[in-house]
Amino acid sequence: MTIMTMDSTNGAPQGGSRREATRQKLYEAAVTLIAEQGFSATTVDEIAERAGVAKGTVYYNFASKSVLFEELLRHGVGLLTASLRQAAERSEREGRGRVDALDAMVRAGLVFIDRYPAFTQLYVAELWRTNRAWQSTLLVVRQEAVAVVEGVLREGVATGEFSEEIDVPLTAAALVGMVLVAALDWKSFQPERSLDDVHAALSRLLQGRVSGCR
Amino acid sequence: MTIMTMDSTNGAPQGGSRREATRQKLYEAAVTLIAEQGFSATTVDEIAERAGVAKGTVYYNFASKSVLFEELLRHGVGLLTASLRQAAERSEREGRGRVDALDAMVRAGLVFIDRYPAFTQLYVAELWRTNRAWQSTLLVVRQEAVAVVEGVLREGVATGEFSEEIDVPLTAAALVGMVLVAALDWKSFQPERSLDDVHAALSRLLQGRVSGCR
DNA sequence: GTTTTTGCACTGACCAGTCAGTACAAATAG
DNA sequence: CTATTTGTACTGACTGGTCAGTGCAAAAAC
Repeated sequence: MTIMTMDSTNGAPQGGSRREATRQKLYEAAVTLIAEQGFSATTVDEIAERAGVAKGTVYYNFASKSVLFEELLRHGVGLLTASLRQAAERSEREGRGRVDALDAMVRAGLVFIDRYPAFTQLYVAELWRTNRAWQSTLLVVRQEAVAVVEGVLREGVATGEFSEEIDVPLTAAALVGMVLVAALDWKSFQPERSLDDVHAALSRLLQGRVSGCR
Repeated sequence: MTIMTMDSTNGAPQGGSRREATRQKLYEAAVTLIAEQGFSATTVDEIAERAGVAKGTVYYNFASKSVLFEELLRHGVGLLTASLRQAAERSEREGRGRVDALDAMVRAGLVFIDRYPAFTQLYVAELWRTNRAWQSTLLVVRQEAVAVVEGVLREGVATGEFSEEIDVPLTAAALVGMVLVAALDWKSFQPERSLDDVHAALSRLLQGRVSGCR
């Protein structure tokens, strides 16, 4: 399972492309192991073994276990926000309303989780922890993702598509949570269902077609 | 913060009430520490220290670190389901509809999380992990909680209050997720808000008053 | 010839779980 | 009433193992 494709972490040109490939293998190994067992329960030896490299290579490429993890986090959330933003923009370019944009983002979220379930698992598990080294990284990264949803909500309120009484930050968080948890449940407890199926159920909930609408 | 009150673990009479008090202290110490740091990163020494007992006492009262954790989980989720069920029943007894029952459960969920934030944090962080000893415990316990919501949804569909096209298990999971994540966000990122405030925002989302209703 | 990776032995901190022993109250015996 | 035993709850030093991170020489890779 390919976890993520590298574009650029820093301004480094290519050339050292072999290194990038090694890093990639390490990310992939780490993300599944940490998702399954948690950060502390996962050993560097395990990560190296699963990636098929020597332990020394891990430390040649990353300063420490937690630095490896932080870079993993940053990268993964980068992919998610890019995907969300793209979905919202595409919907907008096509001239649909904000409701459709929201729906497109729900779908983009599901597609992401479908492709990178381990990353999602790990993200949820670590997000609300306090007292951890990467807490600040995580906070920034969360804000970026939620901000995309907030943006669409705010625009919708401005254009009158959404009710003015909605609480933008809280509603955005709730929406993200809804998709996250529903998708994780889908993957863990009823993996046979199709993405469209899950998307349809969430759309219905989102558009208030559950409780009838008054 | 009182985490939970004991009733009976086995058929033991009272008399050994001192033991119960110690267990209680250990639960409370463990729940916050594990919520903050995760299971593996939390040491038994830390738990003992925060509880104000010697390490040996932990092992006098629990077979192992993970048994302590499992009992903690079971107890906590027991409290949550009881509270959800009670909310649904109360609403039903008062002859309100299923929409109100759902709303009452959302509120009950928020009240629970407000009272036991650490437990909720810990629960979410561990729920989707695989390959862990307490995986089965967690699964059973999750099903119990979600089942309460599913029950109300199913009744609502039967009485025609909810659309027949809703996907009961998935919608139940999404609702639970929505409340869980919104509440954790509330506690972590905007703790100054009132419960009523958060409840109102979620109610609106639940009743489709966000996207206007068509 | 420079960069990257390998393989492997090693260290030192940390930690789950153990165990011999303490404290003390309540029961039993003398 | 005093002495002894028994059971329960707890203590904290100790052990055996685990694991992040190091050091380094030699091999690939480019």
